[in-house]
Amino acid sequence: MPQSSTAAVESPKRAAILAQAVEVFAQQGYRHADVQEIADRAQVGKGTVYRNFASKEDLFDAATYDVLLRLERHMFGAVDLTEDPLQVLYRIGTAHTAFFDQHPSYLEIFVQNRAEFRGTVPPLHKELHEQMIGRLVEVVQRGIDGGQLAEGDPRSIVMALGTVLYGTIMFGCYVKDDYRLTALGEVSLRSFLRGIQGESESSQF
Amino acid sequence: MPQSSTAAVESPKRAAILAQAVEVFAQQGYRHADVQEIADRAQVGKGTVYRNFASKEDLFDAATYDVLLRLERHMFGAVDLTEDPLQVLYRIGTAHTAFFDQHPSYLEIFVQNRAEFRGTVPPLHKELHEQMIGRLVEVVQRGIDGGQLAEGDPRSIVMALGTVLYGTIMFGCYVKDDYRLTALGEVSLRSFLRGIQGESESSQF
Amino acid sequence: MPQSSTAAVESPKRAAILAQAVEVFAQQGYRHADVQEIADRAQVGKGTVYRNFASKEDLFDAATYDVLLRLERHMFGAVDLTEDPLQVLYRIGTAHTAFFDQHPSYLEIFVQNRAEFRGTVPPLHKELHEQMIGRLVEVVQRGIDGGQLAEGDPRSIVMALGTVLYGTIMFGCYVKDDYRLTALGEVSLRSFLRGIQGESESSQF
Amino acid sequence: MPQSSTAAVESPKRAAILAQAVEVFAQQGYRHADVQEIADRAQVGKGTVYRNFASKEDLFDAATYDVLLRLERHMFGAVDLTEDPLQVLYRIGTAHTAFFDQHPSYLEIFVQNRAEFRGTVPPLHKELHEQMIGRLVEVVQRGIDGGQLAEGDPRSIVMALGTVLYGTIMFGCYVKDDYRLTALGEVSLRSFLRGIQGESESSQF
DNA sequence: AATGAATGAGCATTCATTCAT
DNA sequence: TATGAATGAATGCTCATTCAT
Repeated sequence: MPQSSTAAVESPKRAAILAQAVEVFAQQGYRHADVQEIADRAQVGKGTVYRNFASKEDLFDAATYDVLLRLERHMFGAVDLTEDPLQVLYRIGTAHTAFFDQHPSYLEIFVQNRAEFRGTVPPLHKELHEQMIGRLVEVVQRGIDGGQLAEGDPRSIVMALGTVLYGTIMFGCYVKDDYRLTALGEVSLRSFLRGIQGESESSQF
Repeated sequence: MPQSSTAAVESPKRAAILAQAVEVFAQQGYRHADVQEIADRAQVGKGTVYRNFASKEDLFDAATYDVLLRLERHMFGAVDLTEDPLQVLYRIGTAHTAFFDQHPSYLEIFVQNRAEFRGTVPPLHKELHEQMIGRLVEVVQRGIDGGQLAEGDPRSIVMALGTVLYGTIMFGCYVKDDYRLTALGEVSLRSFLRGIQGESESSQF
Repeated sequence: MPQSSTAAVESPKRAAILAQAVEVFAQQGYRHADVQEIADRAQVGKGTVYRNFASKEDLFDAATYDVLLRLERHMFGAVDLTEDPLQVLYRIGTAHTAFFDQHPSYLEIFVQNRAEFRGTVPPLHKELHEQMIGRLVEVVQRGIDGGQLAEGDPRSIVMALGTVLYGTIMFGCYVKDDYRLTALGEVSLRSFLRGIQGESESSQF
Repeated sequence: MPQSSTAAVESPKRAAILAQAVEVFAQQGYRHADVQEIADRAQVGKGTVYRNFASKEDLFDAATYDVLLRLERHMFGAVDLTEDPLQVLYRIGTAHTAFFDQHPSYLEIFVQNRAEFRGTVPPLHKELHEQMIGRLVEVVQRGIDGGQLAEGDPRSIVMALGTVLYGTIMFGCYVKDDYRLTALGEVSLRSFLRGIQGESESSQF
């Protein structure tokens, strides 16, 4: 029986398939992607793909989760969450944008996910999602408590931040001739952070 | 020969096809949508669809443009652009979010567009896009000149606003269990506007 | 929407497909039969097959029904049901065996049906089945009333006759090197009829 | 090299595989049956199946032969062939029907065999077949000589008996809602035997 | 000997597009 | 102009068989 996308065991074949799946799904879109092409590029038989993943959809979910994991590591891996909350949010936000600026394929995976499954995320993904949100909520709460951020519902603020970051990468394609993703994100993020900081603060952004 | 999507002539059949196309593309996604279903729902033969639109893609582009026109009317139709710039931006932003909150199908069209064509917009759409941007740039420029907005590149600011608005509707599906689209957008938009207003101003948001 | 197998309208294409389906299903077996081959032999595109029949299974059911109809016509078409009951049963039984002796493909359709669907017959088929049984029951009843047949439950006797006839064609393949189907059936049928005739009768068989 | 189906050696694994093969072939049909499922149910690796049987077809043949052997034992195991010929035939016929009534899976094996291989029986099976036929021919010959049976070609009579018995089990599925297999067979068999008995005899059936 | 991962030919079904009526 | 029958390329998934460990 094919391993579910939760499979902790990462056989090299499975990893190769996943890597190529990301590329092919990104280039062709979920519907148009041909499992045969993924198999060919991963240099395995088509049957091997289906031995490792129950279906095309399962493969896509696994690819999405893979990207999500990388994103999480990239966002939280290089930041000290105990620093000044505004700085933390800025760094995390910048990392988010940079991640997709460096890996356009990863971005397309998220786009395809949104388009094909209307944001219906498998439980596993939701878990990671919530965990990331939780950590950001703590940062925001600390910022409010410390006066660096204006009063407000922390979770709503995190969601609003999500809106800005998600908007940056999704909207990016419409402006990529004029702006680099990072440049576009810089303006949005700084404006947003300036907008949520405590009044007494002299603006850092 | 099928009329291109620019066709000004709006036969009733063409309108019916377009209306059903929006629904079917929204519900099924671009790739999964069946032209036969669109024809059936519009109560015309499949051939009639292809008499009015050169291809499935052309039909989709026309549907997208149709939605874009409605959006433009909704955003700019009920606002006096000469009012206080911040108020104008707030109203336009709110209208943007409300539009998609009221018409989830329209939102899906944009999502599909982004997913399938990576933001490659036909010239006609681009034109309308640019026109909308241009009007907003003027508003922002006036705001900067009048001191209601902080210094900055007007076009970049408009793009950042686009990021926030686009992010709100695209990210919305991930939080729709907890927040209404309008509630989510309110926080993002207000924060963003607060962040771009002139320093001397007492915050309206 | 593909027409169901009940479709009374017999387009020429539909008829051609059906005819080839019988041959291919008979030669290759239901599972092994390739719809493409049926389409090729009927000189239509594969899509046309699926326009006329909802699925491979539906096509098979329609083919089976087609054969069933021919069988019914062959069995009852050339016999006067008001004749001597034993003679009627003999003629009908002989016709049954001859039908499959002349059309080995038709026999295989029934074999495949039995093998693949374990005798699960679509309602339409069942109806025809019951109608044929009903007519035979009347014949038997008349035979019992007239003393040509021994006392007994008419329906059970018809079923037993069915057993003999079905057995003849199904068992036939195991003996076809030694006996013709008709020869094999002759012995079984005569013996059976002799066994059910009224005691006072001098045997006709 | 895989042992042919003639392999006299019955390793326990081989037996387990064979037992599960019968069940899976019966439930899924020959074509649809998955060798992997047979291996799983027999708790051996797929490779072990192919070590014991040259191919899926060989496995199926072996399973068929296994059933055939059981049938032979069941039919001839509990009857004294020197008794009254008509009684012997009755008992053997009844045993035949009862065997498949008790083991529906075994019946399906024969159905699948007939459907897939059109009665093309491997030499080994044929041998057993012929042996069974031979024994019955002797019984019938004795019946004719003793006057219990009417004159006739003994082998043809045995074949006709085969027709009735085979017909009973194959036709059974179409009447199983109304009749038990044994009830259906009783009528057919008794009628047939009555039909072949010597004229001077007072009917035992 | 026993295993099960790997393979790829095979096949049902869908659907954009064409074109005869 | 309107229709819908016809087409066939495209694609997800299965499963018998092999073979390295």
